[in-house]
Amino acid sequence: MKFYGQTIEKEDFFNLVYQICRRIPKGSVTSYGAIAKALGSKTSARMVGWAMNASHNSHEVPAHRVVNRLGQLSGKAHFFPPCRMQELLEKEGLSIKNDKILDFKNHFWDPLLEL
DNA sequence: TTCCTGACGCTTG
DNA sequence: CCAAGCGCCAGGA
Repeated sequence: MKFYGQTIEKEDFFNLVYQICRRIPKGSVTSYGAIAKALGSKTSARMVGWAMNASHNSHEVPAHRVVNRLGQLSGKAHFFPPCRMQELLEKEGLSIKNDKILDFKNHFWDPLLEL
């Protein structure tokens, strides 16, 4: 596949995403877009979601700490059971209401700050 | 090949 | 953070 102007294996792309996910501090969250931006901002946030899809098998990634730009648990349906995502986040000290993280901006972690 | 579908996000109104 | 529209890019039918 092509990424940022050059051809790479898609597994390499996945690994870049997973690498960032594993850096998310416990109790913090980030967004698909923020990760995409950290990867060079040339790729759309959809690709990050795509990578998360593949992460649920054979990869240890805290996917529950990745939400959309509004702090909504847009990917909860892909957990088993679906309520699992919310439970994991609440266990890390976050508050969720209507599939949305309360005080999202205050718990947001930007991957770019770690570069 | 074309058309549709997303764990998305920015800009406008 | 109301909603419609557009851009994004890989996969599947």
